[in-house]
Amino acid sequence: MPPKPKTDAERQQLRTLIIDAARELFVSRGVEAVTMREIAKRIGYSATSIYLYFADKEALLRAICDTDFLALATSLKNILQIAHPVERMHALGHGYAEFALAHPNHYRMMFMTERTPCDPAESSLQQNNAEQDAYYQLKTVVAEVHAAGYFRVDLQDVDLIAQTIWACMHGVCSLQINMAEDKWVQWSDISARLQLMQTVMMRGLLREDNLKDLI
Amino acid sequence: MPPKPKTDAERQQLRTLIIDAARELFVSRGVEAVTMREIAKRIGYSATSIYLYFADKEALLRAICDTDFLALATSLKNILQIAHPVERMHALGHGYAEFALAHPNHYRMMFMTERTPCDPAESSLQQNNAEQDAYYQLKTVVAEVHAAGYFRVDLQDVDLIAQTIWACMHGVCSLQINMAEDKWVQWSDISARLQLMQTVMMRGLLREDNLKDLI
DNA sequence: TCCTTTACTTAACGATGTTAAATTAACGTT
DNA sequence: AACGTTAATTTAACATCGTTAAGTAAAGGA
Repeated sequence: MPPKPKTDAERQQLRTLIIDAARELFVSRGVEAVTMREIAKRIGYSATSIYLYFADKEALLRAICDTDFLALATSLKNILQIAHPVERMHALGHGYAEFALAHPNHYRMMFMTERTPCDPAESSLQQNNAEQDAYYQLKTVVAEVHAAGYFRVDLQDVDLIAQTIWACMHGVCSLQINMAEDKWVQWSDISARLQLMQTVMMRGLLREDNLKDLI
Repeated sequence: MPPKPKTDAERQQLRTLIIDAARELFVSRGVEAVTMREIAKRIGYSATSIYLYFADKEALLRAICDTDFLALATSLKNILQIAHPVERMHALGHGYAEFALAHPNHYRMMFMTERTPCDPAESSLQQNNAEQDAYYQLKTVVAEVHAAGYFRVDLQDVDLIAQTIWACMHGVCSLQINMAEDKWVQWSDISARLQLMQTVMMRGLLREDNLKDLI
């Protein structure tokens, strides 16, 4: 039934209806395996209707990722209230991995799928907003640990440190998501791999005299 | 021109002709973007001929990955002759990253693309062969470093250590390959990220009294 | 000479992302 | 109150994809 006028709010509502249906399908069966027709059927519209709200499948994926980036930042928000900066940094890594492993297909969409690079100018999220930008959360915590003098003296580049921490956690999570079923490798428990990575990372980054108290 | 008899050698030759053509295309434009018809045209056959040599696109991809896994192991082979085990381990990480960043699309195919898990029984490569199995190379070196007593005393599980080292290097490389163009993050130089990761990793894994000599 | 087998090609199928052409209903104007 | 305009949606259609079925041509054996 195609009637006529649609307020901005109604348009937005249908937009998020599409996003939610698409995410659910993408997440349960992978982006490539899900068809536009299927997404549409799920919400009782025809496939072409989706193109009235998103330019193409890629744009839809982008919009979904945006809401997932927000979900990640939201799920990490509480951790930022931990008092001790080093503990905070440790917990942030743990929370990140928890999100990745609890939502592997979200994570795959966000960080492992080839897609046109994300431009902050076109995103619905605010960069450098502690409520919305998980990378900013990490960078902030790293800066605080640095300011409190916990890092080894030769570590001074906050961005570089943050990106290395990210790479540590991403390495464990993405290998787990993509290769855990691979029979070539006799995988250790994922929790043991995560814990060792955190230990190695902390030992590698922090001054020795802090370590015994903190880990 | 469809004549008749084809020796085993000739069949094998055409097989590798397909593999080479497919790899070149996959690597230059990504697996999903390349069509079977295009691969076939490249070698002057019709698309359906490929199916006489490979069950489907996935099987072709698998065969390509096999030869790339061999290429990785081969490119790391010389490193194993470095005398000092810790240096050897360090160089292996560096060589791994060098391979990943020199052949990003190979690397993506091998370790970042969703595919049915690799079963050693069906692979053309020999598991636990130092000439063919890069993971075995890593595990061996880790075992040697462990045997020589360089690891911190609480690190005793060789597989777990090897998988953590792999995750460290994979984290840097895969983030670089998938996210380097992303404008959300102000990326540091990849060489700086790699070097810091190696330093953090070594400091995190090795006993303190070895560090000053080795890094 | 003919018939089988082999290597390959052409035709065709169902499905996909996407676009162009209807269709349907509400609104503003007269 | 009738009507044309416009917006929301659908149906048809296109080009292309991976893949399968059906055909074709040539070499070898009888």
